[in-house]
Amino acid sequence: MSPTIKHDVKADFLLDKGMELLWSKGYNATSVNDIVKAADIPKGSFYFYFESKEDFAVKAINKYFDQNFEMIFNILHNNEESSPRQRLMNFHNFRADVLRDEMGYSGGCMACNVGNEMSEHSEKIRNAIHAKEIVLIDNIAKVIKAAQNAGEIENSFDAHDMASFLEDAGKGAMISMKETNSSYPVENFLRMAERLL
Amino acid sequence: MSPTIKHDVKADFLLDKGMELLWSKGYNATSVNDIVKAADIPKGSFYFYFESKEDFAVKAINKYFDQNFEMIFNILHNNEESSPRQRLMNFHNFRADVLRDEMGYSGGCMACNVGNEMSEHSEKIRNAIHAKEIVLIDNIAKVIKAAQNAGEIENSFDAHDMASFLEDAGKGAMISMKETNSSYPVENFLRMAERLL
DNA sequence: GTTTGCTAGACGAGTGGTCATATCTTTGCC
DNA sequence: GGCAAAGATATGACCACTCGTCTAGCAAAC
Repeated sequence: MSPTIKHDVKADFLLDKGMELLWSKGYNATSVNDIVKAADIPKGSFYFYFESKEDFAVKAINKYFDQNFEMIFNILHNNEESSPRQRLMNFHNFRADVLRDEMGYSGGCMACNVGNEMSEHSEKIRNAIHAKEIVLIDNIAKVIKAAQNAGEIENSFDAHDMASFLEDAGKGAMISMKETNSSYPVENFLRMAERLL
Repeated sequence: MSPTIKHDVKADFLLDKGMELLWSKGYNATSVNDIVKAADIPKGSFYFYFESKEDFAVKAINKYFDQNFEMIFNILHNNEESSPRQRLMNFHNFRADVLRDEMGYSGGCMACNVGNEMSEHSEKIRNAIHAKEIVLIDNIAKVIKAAQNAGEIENSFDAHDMASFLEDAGKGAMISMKETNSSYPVENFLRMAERLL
């Protein structure tokens, strides 16, 4: 049952190619045909590497998070260089930069897009996103807690609540970014987050 | 060219039926077949009432906003009964109640859902949503400004920025609500909004 | 008898998914 | 080394079905 290395490498390649499509077009508007065309493989091969389109999406979501987590956790937990509060700011700025650079403020976050579209209709996709977001929020909350302990930000609110709230505000900003076709929501979020923390 | 009254009434009926589908399933996952089945009309008739599926979505979005605006503006601008700050709270609580009652915290906001899915791919849909949201934000900002002038909330921030930020946070909370399948994000948003204002 | 409101059914393109077959790669045996 | 058997991977025609859209024509109203 265990896949060969070659199998995994090619599956990974397909995930890379398909992730872009999933990101910009969403789940339903991305067809298996689109993916195999983008990766330049025959249609039949897709089902050799993935059980179904849904299975593909779940694996793309996991890969998406894992890729980002590496950078993000590095910024969040780099204790030597900056204070907890500064690390939180760096984290938010980093994500804003990614939004700007990667898609020119037009793509948003892949997991948000797919999550919003599919959460109601695919438990597998919902669970994949949910599990990763719990990890993310926990990590942010830890740094907020550290900033509170260090006396850098007020500690009258619960760190987990604040982390969740800010993440939600960021998600909403990305929707508005797409709806207004401008970077204002993201910039506004950064300003407000700085005030709040 | 001008449609008859009967025509408009039936078109409105189709919008009602189709809006529910658009709301819960999204744009791409809702087929014209689904809509005509839900409304129990022949398929061919759909294109007698609407130019296209996209046209249908735009009209559904306008109807969705117009329906909500009536209640919302009433709450926001009811000067006699409560102070500006209290009206803002009432507004947020009202919307949280709607989220709970209408879909049991599982549906979110129709315009958010469709907007997030389609903004990149349909200018008509994007514009329809954007135009209505400008009106909404302006109205919220007015009440925030009034609360600032009344000395109810601090006035160090721009009212429009705060209105946008809170709306975005609310949108994000609705995505998380769907992803986590719980009401926590909405409740957390209400708590945080109360602190911020 | 002409206009109007309405609809059945077909259109071509596309959907996710399957499968028989073909071609590689690895393995084990002589 | 030579070679066959076994397994892994590649391929595209094909399935049944759905998609959004359109046109030809029916039935009732004027």
